[in-house]
Amino acid sequence: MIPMTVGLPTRCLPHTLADRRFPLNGHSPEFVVVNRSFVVSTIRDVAAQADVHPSTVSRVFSGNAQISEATRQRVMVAARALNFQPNAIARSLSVRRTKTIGVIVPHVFDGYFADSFFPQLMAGLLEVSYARGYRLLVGGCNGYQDEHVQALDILATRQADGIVVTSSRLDVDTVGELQRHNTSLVLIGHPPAQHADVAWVDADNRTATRHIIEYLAGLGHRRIAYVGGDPDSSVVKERLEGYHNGMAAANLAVTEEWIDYGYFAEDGGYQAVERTRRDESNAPTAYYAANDLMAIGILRGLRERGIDVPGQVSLVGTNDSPEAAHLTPPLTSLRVPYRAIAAAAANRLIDAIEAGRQPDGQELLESCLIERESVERKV
Amino acid sequence: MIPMTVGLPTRCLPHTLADRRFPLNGHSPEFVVVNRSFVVSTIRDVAAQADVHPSTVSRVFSGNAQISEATRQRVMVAARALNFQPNAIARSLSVRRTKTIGVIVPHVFDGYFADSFFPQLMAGLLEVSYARGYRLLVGGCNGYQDEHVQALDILATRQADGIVVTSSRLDVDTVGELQRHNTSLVLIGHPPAQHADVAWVDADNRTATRHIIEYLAGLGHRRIAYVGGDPDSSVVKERLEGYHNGMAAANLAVTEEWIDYGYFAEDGGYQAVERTRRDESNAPTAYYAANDLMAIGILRGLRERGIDVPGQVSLVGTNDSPEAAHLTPPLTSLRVPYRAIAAAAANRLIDAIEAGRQPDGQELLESCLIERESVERKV
DNA sequence: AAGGGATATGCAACCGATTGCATTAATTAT
DNA sequence: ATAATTAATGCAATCGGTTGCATATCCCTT
Repeated sequence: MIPMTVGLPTRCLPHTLADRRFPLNGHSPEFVVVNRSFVVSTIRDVAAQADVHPSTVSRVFSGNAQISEATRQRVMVAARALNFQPNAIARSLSVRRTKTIGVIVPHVFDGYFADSFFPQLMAGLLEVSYARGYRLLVGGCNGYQDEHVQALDILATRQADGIVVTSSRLDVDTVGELQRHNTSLVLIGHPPAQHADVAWVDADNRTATRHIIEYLAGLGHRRIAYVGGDPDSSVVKERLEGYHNGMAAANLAVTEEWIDYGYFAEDGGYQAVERTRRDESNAPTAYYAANDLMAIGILRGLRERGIDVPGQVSLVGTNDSPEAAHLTPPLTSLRVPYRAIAAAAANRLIDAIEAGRQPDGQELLESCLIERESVERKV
Repeated sequence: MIPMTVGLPTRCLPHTLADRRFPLNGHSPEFVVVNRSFVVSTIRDVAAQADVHPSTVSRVFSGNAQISEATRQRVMVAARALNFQPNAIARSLSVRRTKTIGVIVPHVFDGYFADSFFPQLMAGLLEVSYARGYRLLVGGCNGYQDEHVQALDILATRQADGIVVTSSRLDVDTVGELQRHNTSLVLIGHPPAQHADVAWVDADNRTATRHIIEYLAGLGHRRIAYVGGDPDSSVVKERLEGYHNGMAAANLAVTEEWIDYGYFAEDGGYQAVERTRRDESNAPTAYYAANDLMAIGILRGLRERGIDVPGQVSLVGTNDSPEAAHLTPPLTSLRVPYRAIAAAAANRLIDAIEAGRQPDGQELLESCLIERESVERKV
């Protein structure tokens, strides 16, 4: 693996530097050398130069047509001489295909970029787009409502051939709105029940969560807490179901106090500890957190109470974020295959686009547990 | 919004229409019932419905023209009835602007997504693109060579109005190639010397590194090691210069053994410890690492040797990655404002695009040191 | 040598908007 | 009331490719 040259990580607040800029003295535009620049020429220029009809040039460049070797050569020579590049926009207008797939990113949610979800998503999308000759049109959005406004806009204005949408808030009917417009979309995540027919791919959150509960139960834990994120999101609901299933399968009773929501934030996890341990004599001996950030908060809460992890209480996080391996103790975490999910979604979408039909079908991908040192058998 | 269900002269979705092109008068003769789905209509359909000329409809939608309130209303009503959305591709072809800026992402380098550089970059780019009404066209690339092939393609085929490029490998002349094509580009990172006039924005790596060395020297450290990434990358060279400057400013002698390269990898950091501590009596009492991953490796190497951080040796990382805060001890790290850099680059690019000139000017942004617990005064 | 089927190109009508210029209608000035 | 403006539209030529159909060549057969 080759390390990146540019790629130095970090986060820094936009405003930090916004006020301190150091303009260096650049050259003014007058110094720009124009004669070294390329002119843009059209298919007709080339045609004239090669003494053929524009349509012939078009055929030479679009490949799939019978062109005599002689003309092909003549056209290519002319094209090279004029530095011709076919205009993709014009082509798109004509063939009604852009070779582009759209994605909407809720860029205003800060956590969106902090998490490893976004990079993985992009990686998966990009991987297959690139391989299949597509590009990504990425648009921002400033909220759940705006998400489908933007998505719709991209599609309605024909800027992309299809779109993958990631949001699955149950209170905003993005999917319904989109479907009504008869557009090519595939969803990352589960759709709300009324749109079960939309194409989607997701992690099997329910099963994965159930397995974790069973795993903890198998280690002797009987009081297991569930700390979810935003209770309105479908992921969190699925996981909760899995939790209940797992508890039931292990024959364990569930107490209301053990179910809590940390809204995916570190502090949420911290507070969850407080709420779940009012009665220390009946407090959980294991926690499952729906992301690692909350797990970190839980860890802190536990530590403050002098509770040892994993000695006294076990802890499982989700997403296997970069920090998980470096915590004390190293955090056991559920790795969700976001990259593979995104890749599958892109493939599904492009398949449909190229077949000239609506995307369909559903796909569930398995997560896997990365075992580290935050879990221990309950004696 | 009521879905049109009956009796519209229809042009349907692209693929539906693909098999029946070239209707005689521009309208399909038959009437089709498209259940629940929206029909896509053109400016001419709206014009016909509202009994005005297509150009009038165009003017209504592009805003900046004198249209009587009466006609505007009529057009809007017709447009709504036909669910008209202007086709962005057609518009782009006509006005020669796509409202899109391109980015090329070397998606094959795994580390690219692991790092927080990429999300920060996207966040910054997206933030300003969104605010200014642009979208991002993201293309993959599978290597340094391919990067400018892709970039060039996006620009040459007019799919974007400009592009931001991130690579700054000194051995691949991306910038030169791009400049020769007279394209709108702004670089994130320093350009190689021969292209000093290209527009760019970057962190002031040299100064930041110098400050860190001075800071360590100020704490009494006299033997300070520099662990860089890929020696071929410009970032690393700048930092090295900063290191030398800092050492000189603090009146400290530099020993060859204290300068090492870990290629941005954890293991590279680990090995650097080995190489820099052959002679323990003259070994560094402080390390500066060009990313946190290497700092983690250094930490491990030191620990294996029974050397306490920060008790015996101090350590500063770079990028303030998510894991930095959670290490033991929490890592003091240089936070580089990638998000702000990307935002500045996007602004610079869009400014130029909208002014109809080439981007120019340069900008250096300050990094800031996040002090945690891996540094201590040398007694 | 004439007929027949392939091949290669040309023709021109699209794709769906934009916009300079001309024309008509509405206002204002004289 | 008429001339002079100005505001509101229509006209038609773009933007730069694509592609169904027609035509012209070519190569074989018989």
